[in-house]
Amino acid sequence: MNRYAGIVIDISHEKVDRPFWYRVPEELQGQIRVGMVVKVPFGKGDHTRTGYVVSLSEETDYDPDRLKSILSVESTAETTESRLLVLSDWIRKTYGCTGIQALKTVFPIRERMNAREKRRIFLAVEPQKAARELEALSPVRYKARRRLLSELIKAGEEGIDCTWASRNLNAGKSVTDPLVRDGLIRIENENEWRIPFDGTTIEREAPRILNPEQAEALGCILEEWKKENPRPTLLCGVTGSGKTEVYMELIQKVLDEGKQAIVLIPEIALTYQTLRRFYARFGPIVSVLHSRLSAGERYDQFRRAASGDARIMVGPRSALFTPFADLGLIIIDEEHEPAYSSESVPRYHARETAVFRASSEGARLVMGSATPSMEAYYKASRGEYLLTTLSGRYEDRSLPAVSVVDMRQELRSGNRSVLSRELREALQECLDDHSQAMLFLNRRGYAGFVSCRSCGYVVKCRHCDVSLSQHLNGRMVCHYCGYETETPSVCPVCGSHYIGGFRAGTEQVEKIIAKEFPQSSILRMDMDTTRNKGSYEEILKAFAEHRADILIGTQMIVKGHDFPDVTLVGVLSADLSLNEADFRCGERTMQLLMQAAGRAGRGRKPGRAVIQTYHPDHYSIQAAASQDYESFFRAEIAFRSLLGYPPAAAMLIIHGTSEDQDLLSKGMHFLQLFVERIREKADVTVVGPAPESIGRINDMYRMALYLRHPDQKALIHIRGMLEKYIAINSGFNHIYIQYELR
DNA sequence: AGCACGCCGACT
DNA sequence: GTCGGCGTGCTC
Repeated sequence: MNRYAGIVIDISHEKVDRPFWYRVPEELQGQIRVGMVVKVPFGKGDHTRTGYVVSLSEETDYDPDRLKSILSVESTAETTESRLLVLSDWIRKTYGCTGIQALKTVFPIRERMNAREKRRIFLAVEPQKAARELEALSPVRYKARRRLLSELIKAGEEGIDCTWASRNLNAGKSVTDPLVRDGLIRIENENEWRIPFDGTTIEREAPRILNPEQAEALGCILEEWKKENPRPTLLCGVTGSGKTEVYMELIQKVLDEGKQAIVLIPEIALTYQTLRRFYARFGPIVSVLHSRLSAGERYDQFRRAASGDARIMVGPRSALFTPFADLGLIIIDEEHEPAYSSESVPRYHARETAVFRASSEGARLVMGSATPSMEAYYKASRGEYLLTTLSGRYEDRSLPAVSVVDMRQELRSGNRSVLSRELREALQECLDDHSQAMLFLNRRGYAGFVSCRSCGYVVKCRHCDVSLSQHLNGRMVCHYCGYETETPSVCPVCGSHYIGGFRAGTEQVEKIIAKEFPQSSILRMDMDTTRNKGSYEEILKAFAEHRADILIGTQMIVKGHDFPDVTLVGVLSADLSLNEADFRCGERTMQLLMQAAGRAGRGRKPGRAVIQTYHPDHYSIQAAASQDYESFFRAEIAFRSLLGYPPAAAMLIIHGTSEDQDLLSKGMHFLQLFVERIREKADVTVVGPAPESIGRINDMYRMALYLRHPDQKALIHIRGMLEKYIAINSGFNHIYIQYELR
């Protein structure tokens, strides 16, 4: 029996934001479950407080003599909080993190505190009277009270912020309480909700009539929803096929049932336009959550959701934890986007987590994509998800004609430019036609690295194992830690003057295009030009209004906006993402290329896409060229089954980080030996340990160990054993271990 | 958050 | 001394 319970006390303060151990009394044995609300004695005065059961266990690491007992079960009924606690417990168990890390992911506890402290102190009496009281106070005693009062007299009707007073005047509760009691001051909560989005200027829109294809997809989904345990739905449809209208009909249905809906979108940059569309349809019950909101704004959106003031929440990954009391639907738009996978602990995946939340709260789940993730399509193909498709574009717009250019052939025929002859001609035609073109560099880097042509020396970051990127202002910048230095004019190793930039970045491509097409106007979009707030939107808006002929950019230009005048999309280097050391690189390449090609011909004029590559026969590129997702999926799933990669099998990646390279290497090696000794029926494949693709960031060395097994549960079990092994081994004290379950 | 404890300056 | 304000640290 579980004799001990981990309980989080319902006091919103950082210091007590962790579970405390309590004894489960005999009369409550077997009744207590995770997620329940209980009453417990807490603190010096043993005050009775509300607590949430977050774990149950046979043992504790706390001195049993000092344990207190649970007093009673407050309510066996589930509350929004208890359901979210169950979710946080699932995250902890599945992704391997501490209970606190899981709790902090699900509940914005720290922010709740900030919001509470958004209280202001006001004078409760006339300033003159306050001044007299101030005089009357002994000049030697009551220093803090005198500081506070004179500050309040200065502030006038504005009052002063509680946090500020506490920090700068040392006027905490012990100072304010007696003054409140004497009726000299009063403290008010700012009760108005900060709404981070002004929807008043948005014109409301009536629902649009669905085209036959959308209506059919909607019908299929509603049919599935009639079943007792509806499956999640995967809605396949290219951008522009009208997935959003289907989402909105589904949301309307859920609202009519009196329930709420969460709409997940991959990144903040896309929030505004999505929000606009939902607001136009549903009005002020739409709210938004994202990391650029202030802590107070974020917290207020949670409260609006909990109170029923907001009934639709739009936002990235974290919006999944919106505390809706009766969640009816979760929508995940662009389900395949890597942004749905958290990069920090707990490394949860929003799709998997949404599947769990939906099934445990009886909500429905719909995810959409033009190029589904292997995971989602795999499940759909096995009937675990319902698969519906929106194939067409509106008004019979045809798919763009895609051609693949073999850059090896170009080189052989003496063309050493970044532009193939075909792309150059297409660009010329496009400009002659007064249409617009987009040029896309398929890679994360934006400026090339600098190397010595005599000895091969490459300018690298002093703190990370990456080459520095060159920018036009002559500086070399590390994109991982921000380290900056001057571009050397002579090679620091051999002294040669033949040192310079290599590989074309967006800046260089812009220069080349400007030289070849001097009559055209060019916009560039990359990390450098979009650093300022709002510049992202500005560039896209300028391009959408045809204030430029050519847009050059990285990944970020393939998402979002519709550009009706774009008839040509050029992909300058399709393979750069193919060479990444990740089993997903084929999938990613296909997705990027299909999205990029899909940007051409969104208006009346037919579109064209030119993909330049050194691997014209690769199936990722072939599939993108023929816009044929099915054939890509068949080839890729065969490859993954053969090698035991997800989704055909489960994988656990153990990331180790340490300042000490030797220690890290030894530690990771011991982990490998440990796994090999305990491996379950020899079904676990162990690869590594090996340095990560970037072996050092910010002077921290990074290594990874890969475990594969047909069954995810076996890997979760092994991870549990690893955690114990690491905990009792002081050798791991200076190695930071993270688990990534795929 | 709430409480106890310990420090420190002022007054009997 | 000793009283009360004020800062700090702990709570299973």
